[in-house]
Amino acid sequence: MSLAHALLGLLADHPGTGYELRQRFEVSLRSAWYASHSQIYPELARLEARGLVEVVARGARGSKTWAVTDAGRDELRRWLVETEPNRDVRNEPGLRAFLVFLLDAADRRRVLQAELEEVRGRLASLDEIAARLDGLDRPATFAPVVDLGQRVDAVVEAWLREQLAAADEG
Amino acid sequence: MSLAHALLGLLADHPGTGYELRQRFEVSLRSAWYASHSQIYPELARLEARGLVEVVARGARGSKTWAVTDAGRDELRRWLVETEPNRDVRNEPGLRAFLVFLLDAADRRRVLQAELEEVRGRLASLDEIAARLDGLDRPATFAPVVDLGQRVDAVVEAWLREQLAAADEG
DNA sequence: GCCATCATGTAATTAGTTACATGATTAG
DNA sequence: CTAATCATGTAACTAATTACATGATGGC
Repeated sequence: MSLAHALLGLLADHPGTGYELRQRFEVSLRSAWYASHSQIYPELARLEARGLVEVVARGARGSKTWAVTDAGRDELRRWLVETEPNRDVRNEPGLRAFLVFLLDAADRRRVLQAELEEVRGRLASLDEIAARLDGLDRPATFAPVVDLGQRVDAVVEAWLREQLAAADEG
Repeated sequence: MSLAHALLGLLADHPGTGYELRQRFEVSLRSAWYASHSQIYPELARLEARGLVEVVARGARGSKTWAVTDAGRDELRRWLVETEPNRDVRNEPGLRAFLVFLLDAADRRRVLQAELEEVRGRLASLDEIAARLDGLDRPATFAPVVDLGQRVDAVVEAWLREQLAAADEG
């Protein structure tokens, strides 16, 4: 179960509330993992019971700021270095990339075009993020992964353009 | 739930048994979706109840060959053309790509090196698959997706080499 | 005062994993 | 004859989604 380690990693980068962690899943970690608040809150409680995270501050509205403990850092390191990654893939856009070739040319064009727009939008926001990170004094921890995202999406964009061209003439 | 549509798509390409579908999840569809037999058999039964697939042959060892019905083809098309892809991502190697930057240089090198070997192995088998598809008379339905996989993995391989070099000097 | 956002939780359901269970066929 | 592979299922458990539920704070 990787949610636990995603949370440990986010908190190892810097402490935060459950609410704020959910936002980080939506922005920085978006391309790798996602979790909703109804999964995050119970998981933080379980991690606390295992001594891997702790509440370091309580603020307004009953908010709790969580931080990773030394045991949590150990567990994160152990997981990254000593365990085999689970490579089972479940990626709906990827599945659709396969299945789109079962459609006739007109339908295929529609689906590919929509996907092209999606990827271009994502590239635009990755460019923004990269520019923002470039402006910082210290390099951000996750900056190289933004770079990887840009390169992968550039490849996907080119592929979509080619498949669209093929659907247009074919 | 995309498992249903993955099965409809595989059967739309050509009919097969549950056992054989599981193998297709492991080879052709590997980079996009995975499902175990304990998920496939009940799902085929549910799809049959909905009239989207049917048994077209019974063979040795109680095997059933399934095929997609017209209603199943309609449902597959409807899903591909008319529904928004679910873009929630849960990708453990992707998550690890983020978290690896929280490790010290020595640990990071270890993890990146292991990943580099993994990607190179995958690239080698994609090359084999591409060569095999090239030898066929008719182009295979899913050939363009193999091409996409090769391009994406090439980008990932280059990125891993760069991050390894950075960890070596840093 | 009111609306957006912050902030946290639980319950019911569905999806997916791991373990249990069985047996037929075929190649060597 | 025997081991590998083909072939199908169910049960118990864990993970994830969707829906329900509540309330505080801060800016305007």
